[in-house]
Amino acid sequence: MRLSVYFLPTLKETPSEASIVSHRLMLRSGMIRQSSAGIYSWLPLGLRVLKKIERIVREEQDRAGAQEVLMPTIQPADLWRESGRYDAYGPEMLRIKDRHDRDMLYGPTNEELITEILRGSVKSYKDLPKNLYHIQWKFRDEVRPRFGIMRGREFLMKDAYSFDLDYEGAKRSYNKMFVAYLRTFERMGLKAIPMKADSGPIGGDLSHEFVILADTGESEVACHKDFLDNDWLKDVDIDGGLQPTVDAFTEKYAATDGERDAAKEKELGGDLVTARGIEVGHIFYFGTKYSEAMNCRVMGPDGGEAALEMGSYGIGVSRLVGAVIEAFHDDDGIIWPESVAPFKVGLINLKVGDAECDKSCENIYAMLQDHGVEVLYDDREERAGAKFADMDLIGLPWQLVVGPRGLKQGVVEVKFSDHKANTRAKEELPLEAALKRIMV
RNA sequence: CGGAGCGUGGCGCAGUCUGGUAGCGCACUACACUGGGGGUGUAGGGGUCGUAGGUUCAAAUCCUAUCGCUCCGACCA
Repeated sequence: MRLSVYFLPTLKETPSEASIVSHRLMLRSGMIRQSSAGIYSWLPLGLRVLKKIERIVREEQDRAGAQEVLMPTIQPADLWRESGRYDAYGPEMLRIKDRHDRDMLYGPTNEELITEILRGSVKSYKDLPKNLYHIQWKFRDEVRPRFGIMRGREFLMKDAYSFDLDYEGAKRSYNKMFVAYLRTFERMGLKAIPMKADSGPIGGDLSHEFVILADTGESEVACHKDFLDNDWLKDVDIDGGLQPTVDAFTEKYAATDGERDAAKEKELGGDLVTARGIEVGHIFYFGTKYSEAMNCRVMGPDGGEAALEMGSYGIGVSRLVGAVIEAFHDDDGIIWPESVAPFKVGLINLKVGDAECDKSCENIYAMLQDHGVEVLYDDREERAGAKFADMDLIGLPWQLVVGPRGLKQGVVEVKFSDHKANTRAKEELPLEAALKRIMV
């Protein structure tokens, strides 16, 4: 993509409405634009990141055996009356009426809808298990939206729903999602820690929030220090027995704000870590709560009818964009992990109009594209400083800087922004060597 | 929903107390100089001062209402 034609409205100054760093950087780097409180438009750069995150989530869901569907944003109120949640949900739910004066709502979640789909078409235990997910916009009319995209009213969420015949099956489904979540976040460069969460009226221990640690996180969390540098995800057989893996994660102490246990923390002593956290996912077993209420049953092997055992599994897809930025940035801008970066390489032509520079950049640009490398080529007639500042702001992993001075000496500058080390390192290399480094 | 604050050109702000017909920086346009970390100069363009009503000879400024947005708290992916 040529920057001269790309819609990338970067801001030198920070808009006054943004207080936290991810919100500031998303506005400044031209990723999003606010429409109204907690509701945003996604501009080209931001949308690219959103799509990358969405793709990772999708791939890991598919890998774990979940199947993608797409349910509507607008749902009929009657469905929610069946489960009793139409009245229970409160003003967070956006209620609307259609032209026939029918009660509708903009879905804040989809348990009712998915249960209705299943009850009409799943009749036998032989049809189980099933896990269906979709990635869809949700709306929750938060009293006080804040933190930009991290806590908007409209947000993109992956929600999966598992259906099993019995508790053992439900637990297997739960474990699959548990491991899939660890993988999903890891691929985004994030260290997500599964923390014991409120399991509601159902009880039990099958409810975990996945929290990433970031200094600017929204709440205080605590966990065993082993979580910070574990490697337990290796060699997991997702179709085989996941219980040992899940046990390895869940036997160590980790708790969100409301679930913390002072006695256990005291016991841990120096092994205890407290930090700020951002919740990016939540998995939850809730048994037959909806299947009973909505009459979603199958015939079991014993000839008796049973309500399905269900669980739901959410990932805040749009929130993750902000969470990644909270985790990876410096004073100059964002530092994207390559897996979610909007482009892999930023190519800077320091002197547009200079025959050598232009030729060299055009060659590099074409070559990278031929190799399937996503490259953003700054071919604008801007000052060098402006180009550097913009590139650092949008935070691509690799920058390739081509200028007349370097070309005379047969070198270009490679700048690697390392999200793990939180550094941006520059190095002058011959072009061939530079390309080699970038393309490995 | 309780508490606080803010709406003035695309962005950041001053002007409001003490009423006199709108200003600064950045960005934008043109030209020149410049050219490896947001450069300099000259000349320009752009604003019903959130909206509605009121007071007044005169309102960004005073009064009333209303809408929007932000921050702190309680609540949530």
